[in-house]
Amino acid sequence: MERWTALNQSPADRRQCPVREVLDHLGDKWTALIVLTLSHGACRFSALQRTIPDISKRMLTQSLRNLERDGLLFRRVYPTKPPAVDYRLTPLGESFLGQLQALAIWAEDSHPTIRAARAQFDAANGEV
Amino acid sequence: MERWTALNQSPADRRQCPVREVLDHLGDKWTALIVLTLSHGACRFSALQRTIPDISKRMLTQSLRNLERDGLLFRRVYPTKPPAVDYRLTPLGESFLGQLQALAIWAEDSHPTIRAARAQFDAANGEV
DNA sequence: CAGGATCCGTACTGATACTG
DNA sequence: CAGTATCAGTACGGATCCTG
Repeated sequence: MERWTALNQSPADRRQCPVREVLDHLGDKWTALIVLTLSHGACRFSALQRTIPDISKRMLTQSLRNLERDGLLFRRVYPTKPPAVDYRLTPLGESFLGQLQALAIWAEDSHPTIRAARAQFDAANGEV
Repeated sequence: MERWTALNQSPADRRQCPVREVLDHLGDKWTALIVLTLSHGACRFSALQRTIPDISKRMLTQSLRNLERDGLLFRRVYPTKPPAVDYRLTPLGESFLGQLQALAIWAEDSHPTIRAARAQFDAANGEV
């Protein structure tokens, strides 16, 4: 199964690679948190900000825009006096959430192994 | 299933979260490429460099070190006249590869949907 | 309340030159 | 061949101020 061979194309083609796009998304440092937060259901801007304490307004806005652009979440605006907005996952967003959860489970399961390897590596290479 | 609630802990605790660690890894921009390249078997430093054209020696070295430290790959040195080194996935690395492949498949499957959403979003918001 | 605009420091990255 | 060291550019992320 060589579906990701496109990963190693020339630099010019790299941007075309769907896998790169997804990976770049995950690298966004916040998108994953947002998607996981929205797994509980729709959420308002300020609520998201409270749930993810150390994200700035700027980054939250930007990340939400990217996710909306890619069709991973809906943005609903209620034209009330002080405007209210909430975000919820689209079906595509939910399927992405599934991937994230699989990754999260792998991460938790592998964490002890990784920590052990890290400790051993540091012990071997740390003291010169 | 709330195994990743630790994601939204206070900033200080954030570093403890295994999911964050994995995600940060993926954000490394190169680690995924390297792991996927090594899925074919052991590979030498220069071969990796050839397979991933637009990676600098510096980043390749750094990424390899991180992966080695986390126990995702072995580094073998052959003490020949011009030193030879090759890298191969550990069992942990292989299991990580599995996650990556699942993600790759999702990415490819979802790519058309994402592209469509993106086009629609740009059409709606692009022209002011 | 939601978010756009701007400024600015830091951290990541690449290119180059050097070593064993 | 397989790195290490140094330097410089960029782009990311945060803080602050401003708008509808």
